[in-house]
Amino acid sequence: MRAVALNLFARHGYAAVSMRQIAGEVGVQAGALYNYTPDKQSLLFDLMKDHMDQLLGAWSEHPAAPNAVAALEAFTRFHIRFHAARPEAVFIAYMELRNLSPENFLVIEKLRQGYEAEIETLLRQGISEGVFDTPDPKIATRALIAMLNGVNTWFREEGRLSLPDVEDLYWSMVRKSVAV
Amino acid sequence: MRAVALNLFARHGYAAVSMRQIAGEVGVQAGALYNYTPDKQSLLFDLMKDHMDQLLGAWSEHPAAPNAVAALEAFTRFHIRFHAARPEAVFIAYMELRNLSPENFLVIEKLRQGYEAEIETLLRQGISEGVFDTPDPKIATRALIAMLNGVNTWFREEGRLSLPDVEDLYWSMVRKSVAV
DNA sequence: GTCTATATTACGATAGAC
DNA sequence: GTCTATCGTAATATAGAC
Repeated sequence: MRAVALNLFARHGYAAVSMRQIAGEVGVQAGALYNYTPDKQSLLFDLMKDHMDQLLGAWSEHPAAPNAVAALEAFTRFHIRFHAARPEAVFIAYMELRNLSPENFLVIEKLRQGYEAEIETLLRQGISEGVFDTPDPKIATRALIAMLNGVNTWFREEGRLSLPDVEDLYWSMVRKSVAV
Repeated sequence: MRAVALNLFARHGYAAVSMRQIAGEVGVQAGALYNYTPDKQSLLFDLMKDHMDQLLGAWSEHPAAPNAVAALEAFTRFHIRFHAARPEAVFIAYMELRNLSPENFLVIEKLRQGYEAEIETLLRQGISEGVFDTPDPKIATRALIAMLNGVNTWFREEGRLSLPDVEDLYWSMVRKSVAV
């Protein structure tokens, strides 16, 4: 059910997908879904929460880098790979925030801010090492994440560029954009 | 009606907003709206089409720059200012693409590609002038636009940074990211 | 645990009076 | 040009049989 919901929410949007549609693709009647989720809102929240937990978990398990440049490169490649591997979850995580209840939104938003804070710390380390030059690390972090998130709007497995190609192209731009 | 629809679609999403809601905020009954639009889909399409026409029109009226660096700076500042001035239309233009009918989607997508093509041309000019170094201008264009679009996710008029501040920060990153 | 059936509410769109 | 009223449909969620 969750896999089906993820796919349908990503393709048509949370509000445009009915419990009947999800049930139809799962192969059961709509009523049966309520054995697995108390309501449609919880289904959306669980999908987004899981995604953010996996993102933060995967990044926290990443090996430490010897210096800020290496750390930023590791982040760039990690972020691209992680997001390219789960385009549907990413799409939902950024597009369906406004369909979360206020309480649920706060939970997800806090997780997102946590991720952002890690990258900001990384930029600040590079500044103190003297290898990065960016006057506002908070804004620079958001700019970089937005740039990297953009990959998912066009990247296709079967396209002209391989994922390592994409990583190289973006790392080149990321590196230069905050360079001294 | 269109102003109200723009606001409600941006806040709650096209699928989650009813004609009754729009009518309520306009101050009429739902039936009266159909004197101004044949249906809800046309209402969405017209909002998005107008936005794209205004974007392309405003950029085409922009004075020519003496060289590629000046042109890229002009684009960066134009894009940020234009988008910051109409956050609701921008939000809809990027979030409601999947709620367009297939024919309507093609129209909007073609306009979007036209905008992208102009920026790509600009990057290619800088490469031939020897002032830009980016191995894949198409991807670099998308990366830059994604980065600049990100401004709208956090910028607030009353915030810590003024719009000229934001322009300066982003222009610094854009410039360096494609520099030789 | 899934089914059928249904309660309740809301949707987009239209008809016809004024 | 807006209103009230309504058609036909579909939504979320629940109840109770099996």
